[in-house]
Amino acid sequence: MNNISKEDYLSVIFKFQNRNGEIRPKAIAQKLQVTQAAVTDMLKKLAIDNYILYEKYKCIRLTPSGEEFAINMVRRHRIWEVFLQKVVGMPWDKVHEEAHKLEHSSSDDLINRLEVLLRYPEFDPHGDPIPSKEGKIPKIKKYLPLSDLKEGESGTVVRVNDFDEQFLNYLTELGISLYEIILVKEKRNFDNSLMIQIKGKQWNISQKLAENIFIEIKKVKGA
Amino acid sequence: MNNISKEDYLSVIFKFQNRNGEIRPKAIAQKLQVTQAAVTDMLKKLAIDNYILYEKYKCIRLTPSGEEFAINMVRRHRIWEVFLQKVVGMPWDKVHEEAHKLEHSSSDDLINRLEVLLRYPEFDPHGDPIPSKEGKIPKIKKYLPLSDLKEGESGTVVRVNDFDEQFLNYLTELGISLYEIILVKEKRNFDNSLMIQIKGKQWNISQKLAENIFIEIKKVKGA
DNA sequence: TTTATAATTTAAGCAGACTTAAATAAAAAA
DNA sequence: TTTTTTATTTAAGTCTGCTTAAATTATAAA
Ligand SMILES: [Mn+2]
Ligand SMILES: [Mn+2]
Ligand SMILES: [Mn+2]
Ligand SMILES: [Mn+2]
Repeated sequence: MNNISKEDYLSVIFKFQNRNGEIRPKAIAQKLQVTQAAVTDMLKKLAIDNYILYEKYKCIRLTPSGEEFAINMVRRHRIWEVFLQKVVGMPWDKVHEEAHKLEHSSSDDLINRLEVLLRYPEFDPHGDPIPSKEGKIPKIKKYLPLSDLKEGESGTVVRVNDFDEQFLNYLTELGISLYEIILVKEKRNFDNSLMIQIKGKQWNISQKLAENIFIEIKKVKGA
Repeated sequence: MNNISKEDYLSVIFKFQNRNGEIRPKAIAQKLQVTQAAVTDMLKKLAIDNYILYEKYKCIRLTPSGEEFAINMVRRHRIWEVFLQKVVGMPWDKVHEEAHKLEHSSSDDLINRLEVLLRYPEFDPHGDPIPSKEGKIPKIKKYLPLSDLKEGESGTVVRVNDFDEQFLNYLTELGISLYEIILVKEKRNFDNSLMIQIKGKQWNISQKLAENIFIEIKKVKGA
């Protein structure tokens, strides 16, 4: 297989399946910015190629070969992201888009060489795990969206969603990056907005924002 | 413009135009491994986009905008090649193919960052000059194909053709790399094959091979 | 100059990844 | 359960970059 579109469809299916357990055509369409009709079309082709199991109106599932393929794409993407941040010095809000192009245009040999150069990184700049050459995915500690924390709870940022450049840029302004500690000072019930403390400074953030930041909780004083 | 094929056509036109002064559809077709009909087709599109001047049966010429575009593609390609060799440690016979994919999938920002990382290299691993961001192409000293040297002449390898992996691999076996010195010990008239000396060792090479190695001559003893 | 060969272009058509509009099935609301 | 809304699929068609086969022009040979 030789095809950027198919690679993207499979990556998206894999990621959804992994996080939400299932995936529907509408979600794929939204993520890839195509019409739902285009998705139906491609699903049929992926089924013929034996990358997915697909019965119309029923759910979509990767076959072992589809999963292997998708994991490799995710691996490529995330290794490029680490490379772009660590070696090239690109900021974390730019690496996703760039990696999304590069992931389709490199040999496995190059990816493996980059992995060595980077000393086998386990996580990408946004905290997502990097599958090994053999397809093993590093285990992550349990985490919650920041929006689920209660007043007085605190924890470490272990992952952020990586798909919105503006969002990541804003996080940087707030001083939020991986492995920083965040404390929830206040939580307002009427809109679920939060007052958080990070590096001694306090900020008000919306629920929407908090839903895209993931925290490994440490219960602390007075919880 | 957003298109791998068009990028390749423009690169090829530029390179031919630069080396041979002119370019014909047949040569493009051979280089890109497509039919001549496909070339005619694309030439029309490139003319509409104002990248080339094209009248049928007459010669093909890049417009200023086409030239600018092509130079940028060549720049991308060659910066990737240097990167792959110097940073990733990929052998020189592998970098061309890999760079050929990457060149279509990176932002100008990434290319510029790589250039800085590599400290503004002027030549790629095969001795081809790397255009600057502004489109300036480093001047190369005059060189000749090794096949043009006469018995007793010697010189430095300053460029090799980069498009055949096997060829480059074989050069490596012979110990031929950039900046090595080659001496022509014998030249046989009937087939123009050469006996050359490099690093103290002697080898017989065909005319074909010698035509793809480029030498900056130093006239030495008894010339 | 005429004839043969080679290069180039035109014509018709295909495959992939899309689109819009219409039809159908599933899910949610009444 | 019936109705309404939403999700999904089908149908028909577009656009791009190719293909093969046939026609045309240019070049080389006689
Ligand atoms: Mn990413
Ligand atoms: Mn990421
Ligand atoms: Mn090259
Ligand atoms: Mn090169």
